[in-house]
Amino acid sequence: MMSPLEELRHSASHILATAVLRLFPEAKLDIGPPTDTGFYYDFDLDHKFTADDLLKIEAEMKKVADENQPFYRKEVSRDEAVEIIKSRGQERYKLGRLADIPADEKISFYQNGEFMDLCAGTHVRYSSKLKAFKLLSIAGAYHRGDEKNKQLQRIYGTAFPTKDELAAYLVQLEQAKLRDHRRLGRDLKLFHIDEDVGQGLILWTPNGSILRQELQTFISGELRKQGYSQVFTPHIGSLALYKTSGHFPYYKDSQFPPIVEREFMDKLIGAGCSCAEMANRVEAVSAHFAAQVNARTGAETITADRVLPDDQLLHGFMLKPMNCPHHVKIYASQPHSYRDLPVRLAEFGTVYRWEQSGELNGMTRVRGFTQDDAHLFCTEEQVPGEILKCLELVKIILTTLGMADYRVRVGLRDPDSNKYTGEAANWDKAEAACRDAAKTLGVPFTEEPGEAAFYGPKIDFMIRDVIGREWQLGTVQVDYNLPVRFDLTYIGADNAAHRPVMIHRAPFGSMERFCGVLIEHFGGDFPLWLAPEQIRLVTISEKVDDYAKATLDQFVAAGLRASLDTHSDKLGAKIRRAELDKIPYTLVIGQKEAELQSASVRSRAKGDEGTHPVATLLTRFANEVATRALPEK
RNA sequence: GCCGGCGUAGCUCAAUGGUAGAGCACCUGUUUUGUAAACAGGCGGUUGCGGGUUCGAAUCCCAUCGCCGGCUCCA
Repeated sequence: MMSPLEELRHSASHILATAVLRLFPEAKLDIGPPTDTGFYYDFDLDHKFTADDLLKIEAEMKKVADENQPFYRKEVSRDEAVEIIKSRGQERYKLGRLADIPADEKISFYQNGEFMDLCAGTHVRYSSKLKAFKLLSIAGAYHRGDEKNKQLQRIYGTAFPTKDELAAYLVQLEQAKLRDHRRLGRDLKLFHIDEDVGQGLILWTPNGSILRQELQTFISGELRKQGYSQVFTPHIGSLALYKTSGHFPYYKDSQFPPIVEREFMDKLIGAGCSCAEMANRVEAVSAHFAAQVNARTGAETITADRVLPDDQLLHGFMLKPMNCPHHVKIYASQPHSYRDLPVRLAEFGTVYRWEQSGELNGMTRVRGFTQDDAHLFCTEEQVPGEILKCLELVKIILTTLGMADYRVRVGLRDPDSNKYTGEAANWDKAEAACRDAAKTLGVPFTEEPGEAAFYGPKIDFMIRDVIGREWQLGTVQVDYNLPVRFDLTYIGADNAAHRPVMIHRAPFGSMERFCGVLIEHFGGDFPLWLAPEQIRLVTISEKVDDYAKATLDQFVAAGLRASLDTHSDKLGAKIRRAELDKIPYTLVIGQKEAELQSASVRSRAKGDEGTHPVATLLTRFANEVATRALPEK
């Protein structure tokens, strides 16, 4: 059963299709369900819908609504259904949709006026229920969401029970645009993306860098408490490293192409080697290497067609698409006793991934980003406890920042797939550990089969941006694969070598995406400890410039980020500028304040708070920073 | 990558085939100001980039780059 709102929106999508068929009788229908925020319908039509068409269609929809058409349900046999679909010339997609309906389920059509659609229901009783709707956009969408299929034209719209609710939603959409991190990023000078540098590559400007630096300092403190060790690794690694890890060529489509050593490049070009040959050689490995990996994994992980003689192998580097292989090598650089475990290696590691151009989005989807990454090497028994500590870390961060609107997803194996590596028994244990840890953490979570990584289950923290798109931020992943691929060991109490388990975790996910979401979360009104400019002193007349400068020095000496506005504008103009810059505290300084060694406080949250001694303010602000207090609403 | 839309000054926008313009920002001067915009002047553009059509292109056409909304993807 649909909720009343879903029913309304679903009916709106039928009325949309009704209107489209009136205006474009040759249109072929696919499907039109309700969504969280409205509805859509997918059409196959040679004519490309324009913004103008949208207005015409919407007007036609209003007519249909005004005709007060009743919605009728009609249950039919499968043969009758085929007949109805054919008689309406809609067999292109509807017959396929009909075939999806299981044999034991009833087949129904819904009819309103001249329109009839294969549909499980349910619907409103009369089309006149549709009083408040609006068509919003046109988009391409692959039939059945498969890019191998034809791309259809999707019309999105929204509908509400009343005109007031619709109007409120549209206002909300407008307001959301004002919090968009791309807009605030420019207005508050937080970051810049430059065409000449490259798509999806973030330039952190001074203000944004303060934000990022404060977050890094914050989490670094938490990591020290939890026994992590800080490491640094380079931005590139040899191709051999990623062949061992299995990331190349398996994920080559989402990586920047390899950097091939000049010597080998010159040799190949000199020998007239073709592009295709070079590509093959970049991916190839030696027979010895293949045998080694296959022995470790106990399977034909590297197939014979990837093996070439040593002198034909190409040497080069990858821009690192993840930090794990580097961290694995740090672990492997020394022997480990079970007494040393867990080994926790942390790094703000910058990685590069070749995201499709159409997916890039401000700071939330980029091609180069810095993960607040760490890899934990532990015993099987330590896995549950370590997962829980990782989750607690994420929770501390989200709580400190007042981010409560997120969901937790436990990603499990897809029971119907065999793409996973590692033994079933380990998977069972790891999945149970993830589930238990999520329960212990005490946050609502969903278990989603098929969302695991191929190397282990994971727990993701998902959060929405201002326009409702969901992004994965923090993540904790269990990995049985890399310890095998790299033959990692530790010496157990029994004096024998054992295989450690790896946990990958990044509480923020990436600094870029996290900051993007954080900017929208606060709408640019950052808590004092994160605000790039914490305090702005504004003078009333130049007579107090000297006092203002001396006061500024006191705030700066106390470690606060303060500035002084001595422009000759009137006070109102300076206040306005400070408000637009979203400065947490504006300190007004005039003759009166200078005489009393004080400043008049205007807070972003409360407005004018009256005059206070500078000494009091220094203590107050320092305390607010130290406690990482959230902004008052 | 795919479908559609959009690129004019730092920002918001105007000019629809006939001399590229306004407000804000910025700079200079005047003003010395009490909680969200003082006044005046000035600077700023090869209209994303490259071709084409035309006597003449910001405007029409082609190509390309980028951005936006979806779709697909996301180790």
